[in-house]
Amino acid sequence: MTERKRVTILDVSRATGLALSTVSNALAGKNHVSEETRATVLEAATRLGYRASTVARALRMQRSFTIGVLVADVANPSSPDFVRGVEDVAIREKCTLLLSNTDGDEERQLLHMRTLLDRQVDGMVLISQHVSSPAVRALLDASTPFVLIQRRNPLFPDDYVGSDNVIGVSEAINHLHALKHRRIGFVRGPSDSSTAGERLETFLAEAKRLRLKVDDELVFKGDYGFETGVAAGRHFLRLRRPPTAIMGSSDINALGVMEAALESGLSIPGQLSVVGLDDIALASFRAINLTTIHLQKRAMGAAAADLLIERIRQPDRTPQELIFPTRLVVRGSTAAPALPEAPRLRA
Amino acid sequence: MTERKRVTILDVSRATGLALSTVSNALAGKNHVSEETRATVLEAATRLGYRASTVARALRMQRSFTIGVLVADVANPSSPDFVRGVEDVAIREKCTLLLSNTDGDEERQLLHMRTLLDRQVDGMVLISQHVSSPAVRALLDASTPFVLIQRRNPLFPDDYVGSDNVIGVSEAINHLHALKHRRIGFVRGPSDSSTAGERLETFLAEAKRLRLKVDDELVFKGDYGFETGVAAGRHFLRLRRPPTAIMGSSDINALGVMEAALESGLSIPGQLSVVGLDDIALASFRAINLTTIHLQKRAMGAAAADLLIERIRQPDRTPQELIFPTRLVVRGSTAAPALPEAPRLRA
DNA sequence: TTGTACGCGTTATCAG
DNA sequence: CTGATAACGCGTACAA
Repeated sequence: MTERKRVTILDVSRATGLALSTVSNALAGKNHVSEETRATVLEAATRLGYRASTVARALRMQRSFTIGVLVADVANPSSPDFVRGVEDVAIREKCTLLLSNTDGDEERQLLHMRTLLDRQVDGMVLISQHVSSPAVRALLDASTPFVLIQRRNPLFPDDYVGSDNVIGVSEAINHLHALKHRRIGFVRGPSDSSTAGERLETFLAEAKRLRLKVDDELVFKGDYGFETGVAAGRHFLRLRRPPTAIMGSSDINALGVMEAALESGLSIPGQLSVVGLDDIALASFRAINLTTIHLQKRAMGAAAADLLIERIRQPDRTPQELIFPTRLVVRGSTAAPALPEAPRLRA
Repeated sequence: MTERKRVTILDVSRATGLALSTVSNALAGKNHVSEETRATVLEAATRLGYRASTVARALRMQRSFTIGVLVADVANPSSPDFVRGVEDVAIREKCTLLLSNTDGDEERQLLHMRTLLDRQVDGMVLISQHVSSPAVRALLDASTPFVLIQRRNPLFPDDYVGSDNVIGVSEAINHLHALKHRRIGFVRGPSDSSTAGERLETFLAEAKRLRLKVDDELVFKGDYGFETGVAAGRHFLRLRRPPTAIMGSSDINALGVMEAALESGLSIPGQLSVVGLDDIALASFRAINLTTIHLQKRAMGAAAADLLIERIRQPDRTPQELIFPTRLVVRGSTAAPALPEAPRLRA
């Protein structure tokens, strides 16, 4: 653990006998430098182990080569794929990721946003974060470029990457309908999530088209978490006329529903069909085998980062929104209901 | 998107008519400042919306208030909990996390380590990373403080946080033995992982003590991934005398084994018992219900960060190692074997 | 092609 | 208690 002093550009300058700026130019790949000098500089630089200080560069250039990412919770399997996507282009752009968990809490989000701004991040990616409150808007509007993923407020013309909630959800409900399900429960995601809202609307519209009756008791309001899924499952299964199928607001959600079903001794899909939304890696494992709506998260993360890079380069560009298609992946958690609705009514 | 210029300490200085250094002192909470001036400064600072530039501070103080974290893959449910733990203390210490995925690839790891060093991170936490190769050691030894999690090389006296592999693994094998399992397959983690090595040794030692024969074909070498689990499962189930229980090197691993078992039409735990290692959230869901060895990952992450903070403050402290206990959590993926070993031998 | 001088926003040092 | 000045390491306009 030698107490080493940092090798600066000045050391390289001294070692080569060349001027500071010459070294800088040579290193930066400017063309005003003779090949010979450049070689000398490069040799000395590697020999001394010189590495440019990103900090000094950031101060000078007013650009930190850093992208801030706000996520609800890295430990939740839903989010990391987005992050990987962002990272993919960050690496390409020679940027580093500053990652913070907000746990869906607005105070924490504000705190982290301020921290990111203090660090002069070149831009921020907000994944399913709060986007409407005055405090958040104030920070957002008068600062760094940013891109939203999966949650926005249509009132604000922000750069946005989301998923097409119509295709996936309507595919799912039609799939269930084709299997003869006539009572379908729906778990709604966070109340302030635009995405969650769109999904519910699609569900209701499509249900109407299919002439399915959706009473209030068939819509459960919660968030994307496991506990919400469990609570929803318990709620639905306690109804006088329980649904024969339940659509979760996320895969984790759907797992919660499965949990509740299994704790009641119901078999899946024999006595209850369950549909998720996300298609996390685990959904495809046979032990789970969840029918779900697939989201292209890594691609969405990358697209968001690309949008961000564009906006950094061109701050006055008109805001763009990118909507990724979703599709239903049918696996083993859905099947025809054990008792069709009709006979049951006659009983 | 107003093209706002950053409010600097100079602006505050001008607004108050006080000297630059006085403002700085007041803001920094130094005690050489009269209450009155401090109030003036604070008022002006908040009024103007002044926020100190972390970048400038980093350059001046040679301390970036940043902790670098290297992780194999955030998208893998095994790692994020460690990260959360590190983050817990980072927030307490007013530090930010610079997170990078290495995918277990040494080149990527080296790349990211250099990036972190260029950014003058105050320290690094390496979670299950390469720690022995000359290239890695060179970077490690002559630079920033660092702490290792879950993988180290005993030859180097590094700060280290790991788990007690003896307790958990021996509990697991004894549990299986008590259930009358006599042939147990073992999936070994990455060959260069100290932790994976210790676990195998414990397994073999305990097997010997219990007079279980462990032929070579009962040890499968791979990594912590799902695919390794699948491959291991297939390998074991194809043996002339397949094991009646299999211990994975991680939960994801164990899920892979379950996958292979289910694809062969074997029921769990009826015809095959499976044990994982990690206790990820999903392991406790009824749909999975995995018997596994619990690791206190968030606590370990926090402990590592604490160690790091200590080392930053006191670079010449003698290296410490912290070993966290592990314990077996018995769930539904283990049971007595369908056909005891003895009758089978008679057949 | 090369060298000089200055600015980026802070904090540390030392003088008043 | 307050204020002037010098770093921190790099990029860049401008002069040579």
